Amino acid sequence: MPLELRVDRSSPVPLYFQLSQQLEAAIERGALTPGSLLGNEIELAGRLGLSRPTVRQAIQTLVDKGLLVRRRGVGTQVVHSQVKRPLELSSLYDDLEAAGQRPATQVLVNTVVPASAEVAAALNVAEGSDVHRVERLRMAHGEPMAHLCNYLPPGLFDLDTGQLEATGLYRLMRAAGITLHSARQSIGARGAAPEEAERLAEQAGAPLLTMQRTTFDDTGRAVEFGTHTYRPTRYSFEFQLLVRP
Amino acid sequence: MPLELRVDRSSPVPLYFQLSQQLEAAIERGALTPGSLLGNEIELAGRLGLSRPTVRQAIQTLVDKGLLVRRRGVGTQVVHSQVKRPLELSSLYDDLEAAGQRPATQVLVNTVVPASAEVAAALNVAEGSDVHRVERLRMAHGEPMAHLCNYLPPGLFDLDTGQLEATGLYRLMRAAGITLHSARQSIGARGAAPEEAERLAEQAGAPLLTMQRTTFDDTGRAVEFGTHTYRPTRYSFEFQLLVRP
DNA sequence: GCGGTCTGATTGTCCGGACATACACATTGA
DNA sequence: TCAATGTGTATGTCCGGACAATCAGACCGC
Repeated sequence: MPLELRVDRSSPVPLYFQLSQQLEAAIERGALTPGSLLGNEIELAGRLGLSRPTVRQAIQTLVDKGLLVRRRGVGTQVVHSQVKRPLELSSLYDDLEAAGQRPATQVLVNTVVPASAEVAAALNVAEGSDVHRVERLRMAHGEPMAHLCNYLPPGLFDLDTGQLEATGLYRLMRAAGITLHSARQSIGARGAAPEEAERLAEQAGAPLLTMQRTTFDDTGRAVEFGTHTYRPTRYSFEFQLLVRP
Repeated sequence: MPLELRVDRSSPVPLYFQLSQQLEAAIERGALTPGSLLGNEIELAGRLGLSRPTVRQAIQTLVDKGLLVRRRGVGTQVVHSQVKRPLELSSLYDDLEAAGQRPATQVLVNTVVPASAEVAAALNVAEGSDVHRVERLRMAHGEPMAHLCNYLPPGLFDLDTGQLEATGLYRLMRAAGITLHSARQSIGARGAAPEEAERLAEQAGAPLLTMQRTTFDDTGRAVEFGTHTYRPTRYSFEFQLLVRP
């Protein structure tokens, strides 16, 4: 029983996308077991009434995701288990929500300030020009988890304090029509300064996890620069790195 | 002067790859300035004597890398500066070498042990079955930088202590014909236990950066599981995350 | 002046075909 | 027995064409 696949030619969603989604779903639910061959592309195309390039395009996206492996002369097979879907550019808010933690946010600062040299360099704006500054305390279960300090270029969208407390920065950006593309991150650790310690209900000198991040949209524009500190007993970074071929 | 591009049809390297490399080089050296249009695909194909699908394939790889942006009805333009090339799955050894630090490695342990439950789960082998265990101390400028404890499934390749001291684990894997695909990482921080502190020439309770990683090859097989601790004053993680569309 | 509409340009999707290349396996030869 | 050779099969590369969807800007009517 060679797996039921169908495409809807009247749908506006591209055929290759329909196919790749169905294949991904089949893998996800175990209908395609790890190691099993997918059947050759020509036959698959014929069965679906598609052309080979279209089938190849569908397969390629899953290969990029690491769900399939192609081997010349052998065929395309489902990857040998393990590898889960690569994590997206993580949003602390989404992470917490996914973990069922019901995050709460307290906006400490939401204002416009002149850009320091560091911020100006990160956002690629003139030093001293206006940038938004947002400082937040993120909590879960009533306990502080992280201190987030972000800078954004002006005119991107309006930063409403109420919205900032209700959701995450990334969601607001996406809602404003910004397509996030990538982020450059730096993760380190250091002992908490007295001021930091108090904010996060830790002792001075306690280990803190630090993250600096610049996020870019799909035009290569820097849309956010942030310096974050996390309580390592409450949070750690989980993500998946892909090797670029 | 619309940029000099040429492909060599007698070369065994694929045409789309030749083209994408030339375009990338042109962007890298500034011959294609950020924001500039690339010229439409049909005309470009005609100028190079290639077909449009081939040109598209070349462009697509650069779009995936974040160097180009396509906009329907407008054209393809070079991304608006900033975004550098995404970092590869980082190898501490390569990182250090790239930074001109001339890393040194001291192999503390190189043996075969029965897999603990945690290791067995990570490597997807039976609990209690044989796995390699490698423990290393990595130093730069005579100072310890990180303590690396790795587990590898048996029979992958032979772990020579001498080679382990001369280069990094990833390089050995690649040399053994293993194609790395992705890695799942978890980065956190904690205070150093007395034993750890002594190993890394830190004080007990000093902040340490910790990383756990499972690396997969292109068939989805787990090829390495490691628990590392770093001195945060000497090292931090830098990488680029891509948003999966 | 202002807003909607038409038009041209460009990428997005899809097709059908052709040949090259690499791998697994069976066959053959020493 | 073992290595070299052949063979089939699958993916890899490339072509030429067709039509659709979308964007920017010019055009037109109010």
